[in-house]
Amino acid sequence: MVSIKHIAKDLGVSAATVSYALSGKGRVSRALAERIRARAEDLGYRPSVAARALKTGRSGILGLVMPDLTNPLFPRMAQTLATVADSRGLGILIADSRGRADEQSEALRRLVGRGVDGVLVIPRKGSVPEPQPVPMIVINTASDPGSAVSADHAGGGALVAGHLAALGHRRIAIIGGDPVSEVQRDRIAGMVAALPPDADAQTGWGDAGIAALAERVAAGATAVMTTSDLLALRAHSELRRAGLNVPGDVSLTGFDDLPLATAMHPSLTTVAQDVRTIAEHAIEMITARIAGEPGEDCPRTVPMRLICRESTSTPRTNKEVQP
Amino acid sequence: MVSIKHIAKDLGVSAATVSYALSGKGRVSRALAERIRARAEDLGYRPSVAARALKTGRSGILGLVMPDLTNPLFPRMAQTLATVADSRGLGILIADSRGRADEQSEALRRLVGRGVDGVLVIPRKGSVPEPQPVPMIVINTASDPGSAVSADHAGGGALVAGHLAALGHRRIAIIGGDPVSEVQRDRIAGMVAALPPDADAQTGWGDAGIAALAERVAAGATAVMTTSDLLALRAHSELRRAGLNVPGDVSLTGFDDLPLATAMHPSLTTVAQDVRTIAEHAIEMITARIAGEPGEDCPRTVPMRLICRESTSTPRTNKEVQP
DNA sequence: TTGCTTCGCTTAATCGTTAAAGCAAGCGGT
DNA sequence: ACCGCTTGCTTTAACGATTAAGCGAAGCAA
Repeated sequence: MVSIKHIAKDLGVSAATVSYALSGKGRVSRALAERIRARAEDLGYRPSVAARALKTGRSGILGLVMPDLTNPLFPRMAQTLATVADSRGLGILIADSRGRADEQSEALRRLVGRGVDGVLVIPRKGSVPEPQPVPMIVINTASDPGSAVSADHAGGGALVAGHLAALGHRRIAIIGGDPVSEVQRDRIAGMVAALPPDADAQTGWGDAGIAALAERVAAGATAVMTTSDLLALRAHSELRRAGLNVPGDVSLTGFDDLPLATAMHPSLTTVAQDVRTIAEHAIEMITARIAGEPGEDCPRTVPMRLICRESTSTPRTNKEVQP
Repeated sequence: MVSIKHIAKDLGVSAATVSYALSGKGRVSRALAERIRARAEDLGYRPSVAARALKTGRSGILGLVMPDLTNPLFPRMAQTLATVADSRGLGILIADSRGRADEQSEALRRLVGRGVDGVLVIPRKGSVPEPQPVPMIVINTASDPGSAVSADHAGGGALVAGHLAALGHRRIAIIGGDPVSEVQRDRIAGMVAALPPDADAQTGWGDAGIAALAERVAAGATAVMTTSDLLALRAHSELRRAGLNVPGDVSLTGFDDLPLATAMHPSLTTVAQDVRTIAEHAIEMITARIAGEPGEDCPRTVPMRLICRESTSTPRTNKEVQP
């Protein structure tokens, strides 16, 4: 490995001068600085991150803690965060929390122990990450007071609900995955709030909720809103099993715009997060905090986007359906 | 931050002694070593990774380059690699290659520039990562000569093909995503090789292949094998659109055992990778190479596992189907 | 000429950890 | 009593980069 000293000896100057020339900080003559940069270039000099980290106390690495990665949205988040961080010269060290809350704390501690400059956390549903000795940015949802950046999950819920209401739906079944998840609760709260006063929406959870769907439709529901595309796929399977057509008999919506949303038939009307913008906010906020800037404390909320596909249409006209 | 020196001064010994005591390497009396460890413990001493990295030339960090993370399998791989690496005291720095081959090289260079001790690469389909100044382990498929660890994709293909053949299927349509992917080619090669001599299998690719499915079934195909669960879902949509029932009229198989495999109806017969074992091999091999051990060059192949669900059954008896 | 600045570079200290080498004390053998 | 060996600790010098401080030389003013 070629160090600053090699370049220095090579050009007969001191190591300090090389450092100054490369960083452009000290007082080095134009000519010499240019020679040094050229020499560094063709010697293939790469500064030692370890040495720099030791001296400056900054590793240039951010930690990222995510819950179990079974949710296909997280990887997209990770990828985008990595890309954005990279454009600022930062690296992303991942630690998975294996879905358990205690592992989340453990993962955080491991990251901090590795000398990261800050941590980004997408908390496990229903958990609150404990404070850390380095800046921490939580990406969750608006109703979580600790959350610094989030998609506007409630707004997203409002978008689908508004869309269905505009199509004429009034009796709507809502399917959530897990009531412990603030994200899902916000999505559902947004849905409910956006429905007109004469609408009737009831929420069911998980497999039990899905199993009850046919009955709900028989009772007059003309649309089903879910809090994730995977739930929508499950719901769709159940509806078909009951002989119900989407969107002919029932409209159906998902959340997250996963790849499966277009692979399904009918393709799924869903809501997409602006992952890029969220990542940018998160990185921006954490770099500001690391730099010790005041850092506006106000959490930022990024709007979601409705994607209308084939799974939603006007309500069926015949109120009764025969399974 | 409390350093080795604080502990040293605190106990009136030299820094070297503390280092020796904590690492258990030098000659330190039992009693003193115990006192030092206790003091370190309650002072909350955390060794500086930067300093250690500088001194030893090892950062304890591995780089991980993956293609676009839209494939839901990669995050699982990343998570498992992170877990396994962690158990060896290593961290994982991710860099996504944004799906482009040149970005893959760029990502590798960035990681190396960050001082990682080695890199793990799941190459973008059809690409060969260029050699790096640090140990590199490629996770791909057996037919790639550069691949060090891989799932036995051909074997997995053989499993599904054997399963269908055993059920009695002889005319089978195969759907691949992209012929440029070695993984998918191996999967298909394995399928074809495992079919009995009297069987007839033809491969179609991507959307065009899927669009032709109904025709293939009308021509006598009784089963469809795909190289991914997402393709299977697409194929299922197309088959249903043509009025064909799975598995009544046609059997259907996927690959990878994604969450959607159980969300579909019928649930999908598919093949799962042993991600954990692959990750363990990869980490084991790269640590060996980093340690400078001879490192057996033989690539390792990890068996896959067939998961039989509802989407496969015996072939239909009436040869002709009416769309 | 003296005094003051600015320029351009060097010296040296430092970050926290490691490890080779050194050194005093104690012990056993002859 | 003397030599050599082990034990238990210290001294010292790195690793590579950064940066405050120092120091000649040159430039300018008086």
